[in-house]
Amino acid sequence: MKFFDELRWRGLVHQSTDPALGAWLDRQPRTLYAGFDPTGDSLHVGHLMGVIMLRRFQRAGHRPIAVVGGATGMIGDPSGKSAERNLLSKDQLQKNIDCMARQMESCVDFDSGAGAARLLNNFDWTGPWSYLEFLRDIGKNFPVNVMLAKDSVKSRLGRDADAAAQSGMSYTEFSYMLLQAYDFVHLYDRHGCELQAGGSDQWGNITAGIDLARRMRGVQLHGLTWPLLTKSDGSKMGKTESGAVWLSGDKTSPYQFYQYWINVDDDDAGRCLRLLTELSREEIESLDKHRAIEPARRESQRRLAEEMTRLVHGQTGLAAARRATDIFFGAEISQLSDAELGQIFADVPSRLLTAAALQSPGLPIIDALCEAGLAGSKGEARRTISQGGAYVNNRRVESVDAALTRADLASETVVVLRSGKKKYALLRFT
RNA sequence: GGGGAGUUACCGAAGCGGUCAAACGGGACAGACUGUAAAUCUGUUGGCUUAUGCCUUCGCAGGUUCGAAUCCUGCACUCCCCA
Repeated sequence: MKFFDELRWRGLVHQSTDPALGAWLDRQPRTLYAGFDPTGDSLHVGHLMGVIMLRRFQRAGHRPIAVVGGATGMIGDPSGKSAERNLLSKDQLQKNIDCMARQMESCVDFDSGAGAARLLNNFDWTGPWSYLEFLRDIGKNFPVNVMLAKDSVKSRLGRDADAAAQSGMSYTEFSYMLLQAYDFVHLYDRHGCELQAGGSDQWGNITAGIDLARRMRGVQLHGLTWPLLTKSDGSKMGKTESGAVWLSGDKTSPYQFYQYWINVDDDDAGRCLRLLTELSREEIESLDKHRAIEPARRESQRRLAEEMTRLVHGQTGLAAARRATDIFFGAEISQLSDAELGQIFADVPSRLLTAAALQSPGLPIIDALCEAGLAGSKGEARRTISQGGAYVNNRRVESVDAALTRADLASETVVVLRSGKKKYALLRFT
């Protein structure tokens, strides 16, 4: 299958400027770019589509440029936003950009030779402009009626029938599209970039860039958008009760990341496999078939979680996530090291006690559960145990009178307690 | 300003002198089942050295009584109706 046909098959092409884009891409290696908003100090699942898209193009022999919006991030893109954005400080932006760049390196190759990707910061070419020069050279090319017709502007000005949420917008945000449009022209001039890709909410900004290039340089550039990554119920992918799913292992551990994908709804699994993984068409269609027949095996989710975790956290991250999964879901814990346990239970609360507590007759299990915060009172601890809901190192506690001793240590200093199916706590004895 | 109703455990809501640690429903927690889903079913749901035991709790403070969530007085707050 040709590269662009594959993108289509995967559902990655939402809109494109030219029906013959496929042939144009086949003819020779092209340079393309996608932009990333440095709003946080880590990428999250919402950014993943863009990063993976660049990766796909790179693997197909094209040359991707990742542009982080050091300049545009200072303004705030109104696209897809219902309210005026808070502006970030320059220092914060720089920090965010550094962190995001590091994460992209696991997906896109920035190093090797001719096909190496580039990472650019649009502040470098936007910063030096003076306001007057920018208005004369760039602003002159933008008819206001065209700007007003963009969805991102229209929806905020609420001229539409249902003016429920007309929050208005500042002149600053209104000007945003000029900056992004100029990015495209600059990248064409300096790097021969002829294609801009982005999420479907970027269409207006992309076409603004294409228009500007035609006026200023007389060239026809190209645009491509991918669909927003949403769930079958319409909500955004990548959100949990506790917030966004981050690519940074510090914010979202590999285990949590893996679990997010494992828990994707059956209805969303097929789309995720297509949009986000590099599995072949045969493989994905075979997974579809199995999912229809035996949804309970959740092979699709397993494959999805593996692919995504390996991509973001590497082979070792995936191994750690799998090991943690085994243990979290009941494998008996023994003969591990403190270091291993610490990694697996990184997100679990722990409590420090003195080793003397383990001397015979030992620490009553009831007290241990209270200390660990798994029970609010001794009565509650007693209840949990008698109902069979208490576990030491994933082995069910049989008796209310049980006590912890040295023999219960799962590693050098740690005992793993659990109440119910998934609620864990650690006790460290030092 | 006048009249009325109310304040009970995590929430809603019964109880109106002893049998009340307080019905019932929801939630929560545990167990079974299951696909790490949904639904369902079972159990638990003030604390304590588990005890036919003690302690603390029915807006707050006093009082009546052998005995009060229940009766009386005062205070605080909430709601409704009339001006």
